[in-house]
Amino acid sequence: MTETKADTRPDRRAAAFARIRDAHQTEVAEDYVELIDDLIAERGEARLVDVSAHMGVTHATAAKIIARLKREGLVLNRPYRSIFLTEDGTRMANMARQRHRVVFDFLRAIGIDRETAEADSEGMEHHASDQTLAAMERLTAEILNRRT
Amino acid sequence: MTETKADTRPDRRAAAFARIRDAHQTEVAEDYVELIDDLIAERGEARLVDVSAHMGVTHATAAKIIARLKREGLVLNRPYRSIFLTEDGTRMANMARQRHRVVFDFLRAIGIDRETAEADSEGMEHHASDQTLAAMERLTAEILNRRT
DNA sequence: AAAAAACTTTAGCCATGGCAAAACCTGAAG
DNA sequence: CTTCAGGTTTTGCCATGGCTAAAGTTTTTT
Ligand SMILES: [Mn+2]
Ligand SMILES: [Mn+2]
Ligand SMILES: [Mn+2]
Ligand SMILES: [Mn+2]
Repeated sequence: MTETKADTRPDRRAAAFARIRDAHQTEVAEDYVELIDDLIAERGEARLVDVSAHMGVTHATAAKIIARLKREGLVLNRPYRSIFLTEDGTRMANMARQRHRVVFDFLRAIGIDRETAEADSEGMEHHASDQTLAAMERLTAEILNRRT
Repeated sequence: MTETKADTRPDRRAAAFARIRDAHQTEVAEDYVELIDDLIAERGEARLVDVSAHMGVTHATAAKIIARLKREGLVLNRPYRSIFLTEDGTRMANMARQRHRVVFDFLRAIGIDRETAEADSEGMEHHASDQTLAAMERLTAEILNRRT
């Protein structure tokens, strides 16, 4: 006995992968609410057709995803009308946008071109911990300052 | 007429999202072949039971994924025997490992702690373009040098 | 007010990656 | 040479996010 629970180490790696599967769960939601929020800001309302165009999927796919978001309390919408965010949805959109910006600005600061930075940040944003985001912010400021 | 193809811009964003959906397609394959390669190096063979433990999923899930990889020509295995990589699988493992290292080393260089760097790099590696990887390598070297 | 266009909903299909449970081999111990 | 413990395979189930195609509404044009 005592045993030190010898082999109960599911491996540190397993934990990392679990986190990633988790991130993938929320990733789609984050990108959609962020886009919906943008559309509302830019053109007053978010229509399904615009959401699907911006995400690059068919309207059927977007509809299904929005149904999920509604079920999860992130968006609201009445049939055939445009899409709104709940409080929770708005909160998520703002957090997502901020993280997105941090990563994007960082990539730009280290010399990545606009297009590539847009593509890379869209994916990386969901996998950067708070610690990493903070480091990126610090570095971005540092680099921009050095260019007096 | 002429029309400037006014609204045919599916939006640059759509392209970024398409790339991410693409990355998610290959992501699982990359992580599995990398792990299988590691296991073979470390302990001579890769058993299903170890793969599933390290990935933190049930053996049933791992079996299904390995079946997919086999179908796609990345791994080989005879029933009830251990798992091998094909040439293609080995190639993919090596490229994945290298990208992984670049991202991990970079995170460590900017001061992220080991555990967090492991978790973050496991996700970010799949979304960093060659351009970004190059910049990370450059920055890593620079930072390490400055610490004369 | 009718007709046409545009948009949304719904249905049905597929692939992937989760899980639990059962059936099936293999290799060590006995 | 049996037994049985530990791996492996297989079977079903579920959720998500893709797609096409068909139906239903709303909005715009004529
Ligand atoms: Mn985003
Ligand atoms: Mn994103
Ligand atoms: Mn990896
Ligand atoms: Mn990974």
